[in-house]
Amino acid sequence: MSRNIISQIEPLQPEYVPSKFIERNKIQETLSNLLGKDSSRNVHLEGPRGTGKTHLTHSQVNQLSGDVQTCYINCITADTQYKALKQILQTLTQEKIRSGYHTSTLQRKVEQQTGALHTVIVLDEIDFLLHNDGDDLLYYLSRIKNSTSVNTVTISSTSTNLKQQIEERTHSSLQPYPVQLEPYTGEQHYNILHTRAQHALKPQTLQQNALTYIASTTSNPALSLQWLKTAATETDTVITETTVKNTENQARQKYVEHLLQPFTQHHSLLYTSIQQLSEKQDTIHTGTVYKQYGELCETEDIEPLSNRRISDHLKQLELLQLIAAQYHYGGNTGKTRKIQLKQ
DNA sequence: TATCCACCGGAAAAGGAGGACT
DNA sequence: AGTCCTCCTTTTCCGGTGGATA
Repeated sequence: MSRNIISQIEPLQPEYVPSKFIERNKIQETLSNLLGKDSSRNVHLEGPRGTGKTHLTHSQVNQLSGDVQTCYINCITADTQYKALKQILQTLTQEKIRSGYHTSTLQRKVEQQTGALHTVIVLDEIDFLLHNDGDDLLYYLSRIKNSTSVNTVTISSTSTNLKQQIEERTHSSLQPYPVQLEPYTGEQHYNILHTRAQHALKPQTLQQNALTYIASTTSNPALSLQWLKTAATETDTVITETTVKNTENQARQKYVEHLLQPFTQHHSLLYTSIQQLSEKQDTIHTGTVYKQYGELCETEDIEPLSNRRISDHLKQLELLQLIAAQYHYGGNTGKTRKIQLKQ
């Protein structure tokens, strides 16, 4: 019978929002001022994956007083204007919205719902919507009638400036207040892990050097919490540095699985084929990725998608920061992307 | 200096699903 | 039941791209 060293799993789960944030007081204050009902600023939050953007926004939005209504939209799943509007409307009316409407009909219905109350709309992972469907939704939201009562919070994990991703008219109409989140320092990262471990694990089940090892290996708290959870489920006595080293690959795999969950089987196959290639060679070009993906599909007996489609999927893996891509336009290697596995 | 490489990425079209109306 | 909407996913098509090569 194996004993379980986890006393409470929640603090190790990705969706867990801590009641107290470490080293984010200033940002919290800024957000609180910007989102309050006396303010009407649109906000653009930016920072690497795992820096607490989503959680901070959630906790601030929850603290808003009763006469403010809020919508949270994850643009990974709601990656078109239509899907996002539908979800916004669903949140505002608490009713199931049937499909078949014209986009402009949904826009009109949203306007009706936002007229009376101050509304905050959070668009998380905004890059996915922008890349897939352009900035029509943002433009619409910025120009909505009585726009003083509708505010947007856009959240992005890429370092590219929002201004470069949207049209000028959208930017000048939106005028988003930029809030930049810096990555945690090694010490802050360690403290986060330590606090979560205290809440989640039974006493005397974690060695300090195990945490140190995790915190010094990755700077992404989302990954390291998954790592800690994996290590905790894999041992029934004490988490040591060895436990942690042995569970690294498993934890990374779990982290990727969680990230890819909203996507299709083809995204996973594509990621796997890049993993396989990167074991053999340092630089990978798109052509070889397409080939490897095709072969993987054949062994799995799955109909492969076209290269054009896979090209878009590659872009999404890049937005998830699972891969890094360098774009070469022309040259002796042709017009291609040089791809690298991240972390 | 013309051509080639080999993929990029926009645009259009095909095919499909969910729903309303007659 | 048939037709006409809507949007979504995917494929097909095709004009770039710019250094290397003949």
